[in-house]
Amino acid sequence: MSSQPPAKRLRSDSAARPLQKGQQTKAAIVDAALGLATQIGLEGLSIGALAEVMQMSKSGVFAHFGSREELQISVVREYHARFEDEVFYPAMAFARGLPRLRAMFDNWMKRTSVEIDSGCIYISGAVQFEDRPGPVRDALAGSVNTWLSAMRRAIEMAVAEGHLHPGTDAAQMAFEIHALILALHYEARFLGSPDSLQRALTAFDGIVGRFSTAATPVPETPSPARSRKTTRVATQG
Amino acid sequence: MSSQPPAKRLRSDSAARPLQKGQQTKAAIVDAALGLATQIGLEGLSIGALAEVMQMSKSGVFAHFGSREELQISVVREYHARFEDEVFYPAMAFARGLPRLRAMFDNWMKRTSVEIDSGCIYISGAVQFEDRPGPVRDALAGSVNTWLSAMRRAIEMAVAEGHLHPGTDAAQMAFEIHALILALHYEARFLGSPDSLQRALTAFDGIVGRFSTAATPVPETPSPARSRKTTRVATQG
DNA sequence: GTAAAAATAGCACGACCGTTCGATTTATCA
DNA sequence: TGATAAATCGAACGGTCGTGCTATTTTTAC
Repeated sequence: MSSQPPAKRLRSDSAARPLQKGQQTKAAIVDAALGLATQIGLEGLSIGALAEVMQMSKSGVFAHFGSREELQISVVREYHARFEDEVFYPAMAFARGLPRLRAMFDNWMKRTSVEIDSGCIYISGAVQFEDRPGPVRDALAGSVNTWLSAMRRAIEMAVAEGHLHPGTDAAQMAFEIHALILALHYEARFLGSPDSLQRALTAFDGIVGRFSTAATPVPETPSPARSRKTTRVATQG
Repeated sequence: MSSQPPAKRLRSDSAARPLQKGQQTKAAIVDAALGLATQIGLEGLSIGALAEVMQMSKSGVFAHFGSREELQISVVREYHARFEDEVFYPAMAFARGLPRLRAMFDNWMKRTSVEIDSGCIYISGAVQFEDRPGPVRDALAGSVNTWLSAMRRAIEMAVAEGHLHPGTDAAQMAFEIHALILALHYEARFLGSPDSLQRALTAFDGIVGRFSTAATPVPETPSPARSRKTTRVATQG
């Protein structure tokens, strides 16, 4: 705490020079590990395979983390950071209430539609660590809970703004939205159903309609095209 | 095809005498394997661990299947059979339309609420085999697709019976119901949220309400207790 | 340039994995 | 009961895994 190493002085060019060679390769390793983990899951991540990708020796990779568990945790942290950068922060630029909530869902969907090909460690990790207590599971669950809490807060704001019914149960609505992402992943990635993306969008409108204060007459024929500009996700960013 | 072994003649007591000693222990092995696979997933299933549970030698267990893959397929088939017996067939006793659809969902929920403690190989298997083509993946996907098709058929019957809107997209509604089960599993089993069961029930009513022909005025305050007898799942069987 | 420090490589260990094969026990049936 | 077939065992093989050690190379700091 008090023994800041004085050797940390800057050299010449920039203020911090944050990346000693070690940190730099460590970041590259984590990046490669993230790529592997999204496909095979955190549990399938092996140091040998990672070393091969990095063209390094196993021990060279290993030395950066000290244990496989620490490597997995680093991957979870990196994934969390990227998720926030891609999904959470851009949505904060939208007006509080329904616009922001929609933006959060749209960004989430956009990321998920990419992950249909690659995979999502929040989902594979949940399966692989649901019976395995420990720091990896804690990191995963903490990260997911952070995001779900943000969703709930956005919903509560939409209630406060008068966009959603006053009695709206934010946790209930967040549960239903979360469910859509999980089903999209399952049916598109595992079963290969091509229409899943549109299904999730349609369902989101249904959920919002159920909780919304806007006039939502019961449609005679519930059509997917009711209030959906089908290009919304693609055009949002 | 034409060389039915004539040694299959019956002996004395009953018609078939289906269980030579081998088939008997094989069934016991599959049963134990199913117990292990639900917890650790099909991919975590190891012959060594299975042999220990069975108090047999590794090679003794192995000989019944010839390969690990065949063992996994046997487990999937057994799981499929039990799922049908617990969820599908009992619901067939209900009247076509909404009653049967509700029974299917209720049975599904009942099973899922048990699997919150044990696990579900349709979910863990999806994660573990989504990038691994082969007979195990095919068995899994085929089994899931069979069930989802049954759900869609039940929905279409409910439309035909006039219980749901004529324009109802059965695949859409099945997608949304499937999503609830996945979210229940995720939030209850992984995150440990205690209210997830009630959340899924509430959401199901919301979905049915959106597609139903029954009078469903937009509720001022969408209350979970609206049309829900909270003991429905428990009392159905 | 040189000495200290950090990063990386090489190698080996023990553990577990699925699988093979020959020996041995157990069940089956005339 | 005795012959035959089925079931099970025991030991071993090649492989991958995470990890711990000791060299060696590369980077850093003066």
